[in-house]
Amino acid sequence: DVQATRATHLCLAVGAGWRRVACMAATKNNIIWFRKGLRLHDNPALLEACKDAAHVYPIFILDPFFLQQSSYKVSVNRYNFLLESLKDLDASFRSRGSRLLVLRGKPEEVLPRVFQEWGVHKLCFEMDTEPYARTRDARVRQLAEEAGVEVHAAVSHTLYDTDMLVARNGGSPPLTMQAFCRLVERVGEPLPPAPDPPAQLPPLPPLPPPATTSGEEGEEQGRQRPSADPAVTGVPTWQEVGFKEAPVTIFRGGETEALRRLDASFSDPSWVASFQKPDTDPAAFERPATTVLSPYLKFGCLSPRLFHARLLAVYRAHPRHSQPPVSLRAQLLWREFFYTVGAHTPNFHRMSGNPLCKQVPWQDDPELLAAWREARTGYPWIDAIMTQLRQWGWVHHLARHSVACFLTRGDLWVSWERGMEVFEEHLIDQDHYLNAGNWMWLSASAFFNAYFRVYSPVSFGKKYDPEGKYIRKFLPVLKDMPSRYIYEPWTAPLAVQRAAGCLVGRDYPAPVVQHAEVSKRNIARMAEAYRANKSSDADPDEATPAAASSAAVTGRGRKSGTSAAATTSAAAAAGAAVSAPSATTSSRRQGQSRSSRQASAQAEPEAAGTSAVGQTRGSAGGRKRQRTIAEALGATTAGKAARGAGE
DNA sequence: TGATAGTTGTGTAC
DNA sequence: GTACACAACTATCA
Repeated sequence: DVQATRATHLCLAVGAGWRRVACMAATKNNIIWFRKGLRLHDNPALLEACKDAAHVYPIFILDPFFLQQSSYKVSVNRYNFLLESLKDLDASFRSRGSRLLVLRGKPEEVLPRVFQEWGVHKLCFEMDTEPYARTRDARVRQLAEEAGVEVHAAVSHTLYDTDMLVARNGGSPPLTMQAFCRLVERVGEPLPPAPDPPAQLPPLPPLPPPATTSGEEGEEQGRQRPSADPAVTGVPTWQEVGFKEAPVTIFRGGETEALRRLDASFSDPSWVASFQKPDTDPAAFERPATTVLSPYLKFGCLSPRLFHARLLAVYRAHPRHSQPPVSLRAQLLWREFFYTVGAHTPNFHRMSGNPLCKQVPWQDDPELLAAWREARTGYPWIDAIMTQLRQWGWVHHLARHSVACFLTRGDLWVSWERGMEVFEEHLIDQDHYLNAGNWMWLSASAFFNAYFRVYSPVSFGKKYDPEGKYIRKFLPVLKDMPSRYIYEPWTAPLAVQRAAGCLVGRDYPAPVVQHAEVSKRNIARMAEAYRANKSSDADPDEATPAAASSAAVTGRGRKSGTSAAATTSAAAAAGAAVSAPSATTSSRRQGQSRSSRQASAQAEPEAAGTSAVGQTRGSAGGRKRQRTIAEALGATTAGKAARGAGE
């Protein structure tokens, strides 16, 4: 396949040859179906659609799945980025004698209709390995076959065909970046970008004459317009799609902008050659410290192979360039790594049923999750990042690390799946496998396991930005707080808070947890979760806490050997623990079996630790618990902070 | 099976 | 600036 694709590239690369091929037998009506890959450059599916074509229908289908599913949310920022990308694509087609048709509906319903209406010979699209896309495309292939339509799918969203990479690795994906890089070395360089499409593309056929006049639009009531009618195939606005709030991100979608941004990044080749990701500044916002090409890669406005080819050209001129895993090229390889592992791991975007993912008894705490999501944790560094996420739909990689660690193993002990969902909604570069993979990484659930390396919500940002410029930008309520206090405003004397116009507890929240305490306790919880996973690996009959409890709900455990008895008793114990008063669970737990003890850890994790730390310290496990203790003892960390604020 | 190395932590002591 | 504790991890490969 790779060789065939390479041959196609070479053949099409010869301009005259291309024209001859196109003119020899231009009799077919083909579709190029855009989903991702919203570009003309390096688009082998488009070139394939143009072969032998009398007419090419460039289509995009607005799939209600991406708007209506309650489990899948998309912010107006990202949706509008998509619409801008479609507008740009349409403009590119128009300058080449065609235009983009934006169809509405489920692809499984829209495509069979147009196959028939347009007399389609061939359907071409870019391969997409995400779970939803795979199911959709399998169904579409079947429908195409029933309609006698040829299907051509091209690999161009990733540098390599990830199936090929896995095959070359002996049938399973490498699980470390180092092993992945060695594999890529063995396989060799990716294909060069496909040649640009010709200046004139096979046009759309002329529309049939309008129906006899009936009203201004010349269309009888109830009569279906042709699917290619320009009146019903334009790119909609975000209002037309149904969003109420206007997009606010500073980033514009589209291939034109992607290539402009790529050129801007490469305008300083020595910066490109010496790039080292861990050294970049997460607090830089006037000029972000990285390329911000991720949203363009996500939608395929930019080809990863073009980016890669440009990098190799710079590296040839700068022999002492940086190397994986920190180089700029390595950032493309990280993307490739997560695509490869993700596409070959069942339930990659979930904890339960995911063989790579540590089963950790995270705590379901809607209040703490909401505080994190809504940028009111009381930690300015965290809240500034979450604000930037909402406003720009993009934050620096290390800023993502900060908030992901804070939500999960660092502070709030909320499942990485909840964080992933919030990112999925707001990121304009949201990318299924990258998002899941990185959340597992940061929560020390897979790939990364140094769970005691915890980001401080105070020190980490301060290291880069001691004046707090980033915080002042995204949290204007703190703009006049002296630098000395801006990362910990609750420590500012009341007079200082007054002078800054920001009283903690009134104008800006007090911290929802005390980092020093909860991070220490959570490290112990992680140690316990790791032990539980290890023992369940050694003894597959014994369910891990989360596996046991999720198995009770889903009927599936992490291991196929999870015993029904353990599952049942675990579920029962989980239910009991939920309703038990927290003051009594500690003693009650001592009488439980191991598996039910683990299940109660899942239901009520603040009592889960078996270490001294876990059992004796409970003052900062979450908002609800803090309040309970505050009532009993009259002094909590949050309470102290609130009094510090003058309440 | 044992050695090795791993994109990106923090706080403290020296 | 450097070393160490934190608390002991794991995929890979020779």
